[in-house]
Amino acid sequence: MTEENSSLNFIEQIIADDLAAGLSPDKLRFRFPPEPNGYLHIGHAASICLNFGLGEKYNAPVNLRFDDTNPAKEEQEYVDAIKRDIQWLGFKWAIECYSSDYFQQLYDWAIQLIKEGKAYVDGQSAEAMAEQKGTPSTPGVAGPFRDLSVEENLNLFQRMKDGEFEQGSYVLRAKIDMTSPNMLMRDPILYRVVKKAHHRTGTDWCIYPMYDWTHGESDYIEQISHSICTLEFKMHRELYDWFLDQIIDPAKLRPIQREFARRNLSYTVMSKRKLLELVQSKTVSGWDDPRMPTISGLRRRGYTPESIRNFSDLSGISKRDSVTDVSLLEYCIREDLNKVATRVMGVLDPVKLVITNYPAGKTELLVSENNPEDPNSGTHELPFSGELYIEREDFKEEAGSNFFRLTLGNEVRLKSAYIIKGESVVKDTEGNILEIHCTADLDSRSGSGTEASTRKVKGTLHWVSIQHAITAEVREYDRLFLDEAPDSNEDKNFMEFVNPDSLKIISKAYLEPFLADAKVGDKFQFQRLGYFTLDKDSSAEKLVFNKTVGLRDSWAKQKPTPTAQSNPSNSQKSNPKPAQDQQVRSAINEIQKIAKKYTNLSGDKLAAARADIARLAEEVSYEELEPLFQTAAKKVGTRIGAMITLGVLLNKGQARNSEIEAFIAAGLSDENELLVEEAKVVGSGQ
RNA sequence: UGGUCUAUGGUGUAACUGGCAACACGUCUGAUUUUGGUUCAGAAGAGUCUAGGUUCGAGCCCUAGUAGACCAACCA
Repeated sequence: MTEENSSLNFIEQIIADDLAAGLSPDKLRFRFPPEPNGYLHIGHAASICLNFGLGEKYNAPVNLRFDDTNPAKEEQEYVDAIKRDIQWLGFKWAIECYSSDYFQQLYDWAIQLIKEGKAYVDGQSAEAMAEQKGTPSTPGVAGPFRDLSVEENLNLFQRMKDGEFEQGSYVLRAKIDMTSPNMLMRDPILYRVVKKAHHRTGTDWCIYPMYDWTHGESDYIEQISHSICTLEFKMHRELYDWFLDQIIDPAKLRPIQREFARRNLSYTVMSKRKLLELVQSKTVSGWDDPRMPTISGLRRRGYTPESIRNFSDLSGISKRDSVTDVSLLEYCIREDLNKVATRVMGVLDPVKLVITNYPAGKTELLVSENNPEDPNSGTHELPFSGELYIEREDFKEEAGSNFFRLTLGNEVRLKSAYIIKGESVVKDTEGNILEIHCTADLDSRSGSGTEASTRKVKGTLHWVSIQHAITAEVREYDRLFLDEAPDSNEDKNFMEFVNPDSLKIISKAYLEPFLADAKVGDKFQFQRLGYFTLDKDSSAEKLVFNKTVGLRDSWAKQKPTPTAQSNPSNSQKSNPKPAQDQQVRSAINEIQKIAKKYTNLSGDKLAAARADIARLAEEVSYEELEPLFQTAAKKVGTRIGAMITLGVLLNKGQARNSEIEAFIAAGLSDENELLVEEAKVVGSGQ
């Protein structure tokens, strides 16, 4: 299926190594283990695509396991949402599992640990235990419960299970090492008392196993070969292995845990706790608010499963923390939607356009391509008349030659219709434009085959016929946060960076009537504007469209941004350094650039490069050159460039000084012949 | 102050047992275009955190630094 030639990520490398070391391919099994305490987000998508992708690649089963060991936080609603999201992404799990399925087995193993003297019940306060635990740099000490007898432990644990103790009063701990440099090994808790009904086991249990005690053992029960989690669990691996050691049957497969870096996205937050805070504070309308980085939010925004999977592929997997720029996500959705979205026209900020020479009252049906990228996509009808709306932004009474749109006296094409020419404007007393009057070249109708219909004009505008247009609400979204990494600021809460203008509602946009039949989730390209999808808030009386993402817009980059809002990516601190590439490159920089690859050249190219450097050197001052004398020894090319430049300067009368002599001397004794040669020339040439 | 991990263009990832640092996004040109979209052609941008060492040869191996992340929840 997947090509063998593409390079493996480090997880795949590990698997390949295990296979090479004798692991049977049919033992391969993976799992995706979410806690049902929130909605899945784009970061989870990385894990989902990794695990299920591995399943597809190796033809191995992938379990979906709900890690539901904390009834205080988990709910059925989240289980349902998670399943829906994974299915929507297009993945199929082998078995739907729950950690709670293993409560009895886990309990039995805990009893075994107690009997072996490897676990004990502790009745101290959380504070007392934390005290004894020490700190990362100071070892912990044993508490008074550590040496209870097996009988006493068995008795106390039974009473914990029977509900005799209050929440928070007793815990079961593993007896490992209170002085371990790994805090997790300092007698971690296995069980705590939680008197709350569980979404699946109800009130069967009042003691619940902790993550560490549960996870590895669950992997073992399910015979997961590779248990892949995020980097923050790296420290847990030692414990994971210790727990496995206690119960493992050597005849069975032993799971291994491996960790990869969490995926962060710029201008958003990605922890469930923070996303929950956004929901609960009503900053957003819910987990599926289109501004949320949740799978459900992205789906509602108009993202496709393909785009998200592709994003995960392109992002890659590694072990270092990183922040992927949203531009990659936007690229992925544009690329997908460009192929599949039906082209339509809609005007968001209308101004009236009257075609004075179009017969009054006449209407006609034009033909509009559904998607020029897909020859099989067909066409739809598009009503035209003498009174239209166009985008207010698409008209200026006068403009420079780089404005390709409608001005007085200039021609543009109305997409799929006629070429028109701006003639005059009607204004109100305050000077606001009420109507634009123009004339059409009635011979130029698109597709009519006339000579006029194939004329080239500089611009093409989208439009909508006033009498035929339908109206809709359109919601445009900007990034939710103004900071590139809102949750990584030392002393500021991420909520301080919430973008107050992340939602812009256009309550009355005018759309072509074809859109009246749109269904929730349908994807459209409003030509020249962007991609839009019909939102679930739509009703028979009122359509609501979400803007998924705008089209790439090289025009927007050229014009001075009227408000910082329209292009926040440049307004924030995103570029601490000035854009170095737009400055005029100085001669010395040019020399460095050429010299960098000098040693790779030969023959004519080498001679040409040397001539270029010598020519550029004419413009270099000694003050610019001197710092290059410090160039590291291994950057030979740069040193040669500096040597050639120095020769030119000396010929121009630059006086010799100790720095120069030292640089020449160093060049003479260098191993690189080219450098030695240049040094000789410079050293001898008076 | 302890332990663990990480460090490659603006961003994200490659570079097989050491052998001319590659790909994608982004940026910039030009061509095409009835979407300032798409497509096509091209360019700029990194000597791989620093300093040493091993080697004919180091992004990769070794040593010492530096920086960042993680670890002291009865969360996962």
